[in-house]
Amino acid sequence: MRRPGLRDVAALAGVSVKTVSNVVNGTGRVTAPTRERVEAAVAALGYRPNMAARNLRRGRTEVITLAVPELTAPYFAELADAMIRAAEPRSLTVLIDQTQGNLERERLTFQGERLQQSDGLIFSPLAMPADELARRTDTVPMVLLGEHAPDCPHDRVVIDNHAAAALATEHLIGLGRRAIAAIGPQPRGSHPTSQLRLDGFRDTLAAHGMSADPALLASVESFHRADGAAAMNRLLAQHRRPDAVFCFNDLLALGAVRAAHDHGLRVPQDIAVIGFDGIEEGAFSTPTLSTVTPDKRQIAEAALDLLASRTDDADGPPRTVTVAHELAVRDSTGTGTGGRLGTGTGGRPPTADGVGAGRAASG
Amino acid sequence: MRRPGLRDVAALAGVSVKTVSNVVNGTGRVTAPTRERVEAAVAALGYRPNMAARNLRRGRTEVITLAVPELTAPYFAELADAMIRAAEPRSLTVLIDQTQGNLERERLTFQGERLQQSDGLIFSPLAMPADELARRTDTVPMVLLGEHAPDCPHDRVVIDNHAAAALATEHLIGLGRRAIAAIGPQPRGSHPTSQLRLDGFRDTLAAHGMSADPALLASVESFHRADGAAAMNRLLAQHRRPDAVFCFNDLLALGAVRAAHDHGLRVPQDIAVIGFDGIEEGAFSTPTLSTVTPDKRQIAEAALDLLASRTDDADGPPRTVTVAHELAVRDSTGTGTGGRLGTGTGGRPPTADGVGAGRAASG
DNA sequence: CTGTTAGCGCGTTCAG
DNA sequence: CTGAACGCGCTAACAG
Repeated sequence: MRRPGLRDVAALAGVSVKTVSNVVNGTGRVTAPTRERVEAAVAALGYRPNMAARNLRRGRTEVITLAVPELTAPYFAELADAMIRAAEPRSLTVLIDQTQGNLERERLTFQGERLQQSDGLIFSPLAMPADELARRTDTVPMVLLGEHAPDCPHDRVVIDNHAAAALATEHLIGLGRRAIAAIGPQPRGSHPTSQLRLDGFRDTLAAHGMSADPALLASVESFHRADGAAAMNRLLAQHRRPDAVFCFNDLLALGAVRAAHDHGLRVPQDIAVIGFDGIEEGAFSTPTLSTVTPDKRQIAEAALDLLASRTDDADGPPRTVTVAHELAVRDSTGTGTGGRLGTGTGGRPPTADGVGAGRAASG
Repeated sequence: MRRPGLRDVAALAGVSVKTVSNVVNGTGRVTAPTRERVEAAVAALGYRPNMAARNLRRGRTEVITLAVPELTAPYFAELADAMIRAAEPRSLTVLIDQTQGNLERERLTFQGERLQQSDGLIFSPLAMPADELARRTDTVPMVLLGEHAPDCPHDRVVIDNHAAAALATEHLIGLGRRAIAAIGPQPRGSHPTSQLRLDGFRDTLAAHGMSADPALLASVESFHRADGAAAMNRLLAQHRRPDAVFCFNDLLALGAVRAAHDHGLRVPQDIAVIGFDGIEEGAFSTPTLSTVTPDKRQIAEAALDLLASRTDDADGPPRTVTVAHELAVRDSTGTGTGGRLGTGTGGRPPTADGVGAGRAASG
């Protein structure tokens, strides 16, 4: 027999469909005895509302889409986690779309048919040029994550990347380092985010009377560990070796540390390394990784708030929310009291870190 | 004005709704000139099919749900990635549900209303007891990931955890280690997966005439880096210190390495560490992490195949697919030719690893 | 090859 | 407070 519908429940309970609907949705007023009869009928039949029908009728799905380049990058996994947690109290489901940083897939995400299944889009673009973003026609509300052409008429949530990069650079300078490299510029035109981090880096060096040595700018194709390792290898092959490196994300930094170790260098004594993103991995790596970390929870909250307000007021002016960031100083830029690993003097005990709460097994 | 519908397109093109539907869905036969007129009208109006209506009518959504404990655990992020990639050629969208390993959320996932929005469920349970799993009433097809009570009448895909744990243990024994610890048993009854790994560990020691020293079994509440670090700290506080550790997942292993370093121990010279899962992080950590790795892509393919066949034949007998695993020997159980990090002799260059392909920036 | 029509299951008007 | 009827937008019979 087919799945029971509202009418089946109504028949069994001896009431109208409207009443059943009222009970199920908590709408209208229903007397206690009636409610109980209906609830009994629902239980007896194992009735479950048909979401497709409900969505059609209501015109919304209570689902929002989060589109990110890839979940295997811990930053995005952590962001997705934050988004899901922030969405729960608003009774929203988050559908995660992985674009692979591929322009075609970004287009599909951004105005494809799939998007129709959700009430809003939170989009972290990678390949899509700003002008295409600006020309969007789709009516599903969208919030952009990260900066893209300032004239883009969309809501967005950003961090102050220039200031954050400056903070990291100041920190390295404060350590007394003078040959400071950067890993993260991109060969064929940087992503706007990278560009801001690069500008922050350069401006800070300049403010201290040091100009950025072009030989110490290592570009990367993408932002994975392997790119960071390759970039560090190139840096170390030169005659002027850096004594500190600012990496535009933590994955690059972790790869850079790996490469430094392979060259027999000690981090931070021989070379200090700082990353960006504040992924949990960096709190446990050897050495633990200094980083600039945006408040992911705040990003998630802000994005959902913007989406919600857009639902009410579809035509308000685009708004930009800037979220806080902070510097986490750990061993990879520590003061270097110990020459070898494992002295325990410089490292905070990981268990006291507050990270890693929750539970999970694998496989 | 409201969103255009099929009838608006039909009116503009001067044809019937059925013809428009045929053009949009590629069903039926339509003459070229008619098709062009319809396509022009679609473009002119910016028509997009309403998915809710389509889902209601078709009775399916082309969406499947993947429910995992948490995306911040790299194993699950990588699994989700594999699932999304495997789903694409089948034109399936993957909705990721994060249960947080929380029983209530697992129940919601597993028979909640949200599930109605998808055609199938791929479920990696953590908190849910086997008997509750067995009593499932919901009709949405489900595939289980990992082993749970062998009598559970559901399709599932597993790896041979006993054999995989044995492989890891053999490897440590082959290194000449004799005080071999395990991190991963759970205090209040192990998860079936952990239990199998523990059994594989014990049986292998026994096969070599070594019994598992209870003092060398370190239990954990969950499977995060912090748990691994805490467990290692306990192990190292004892009078009989282990010279090797088998961790039930890579995150535990990474935490254990961190703690070993904090105690001034060298990995692998003083203590060898092997993990489980084959997450990419382990290919770049210091030292690089030996691990037993299931084939995640194969897991994803198998799960989707099972789901697809279940759609055709809803009442066939439950099937179990066992997926391959392999041992990746890296520096954390290396032969220990160099006493210090960074000799470069033992480590494969990360860039030659084949990991980390693809592209992504962050924040 | 194309047009007409009847629901998919639900939420919500309107009368009572 | 309840009951009957309508329609959300689309697809699939069934004509023509």
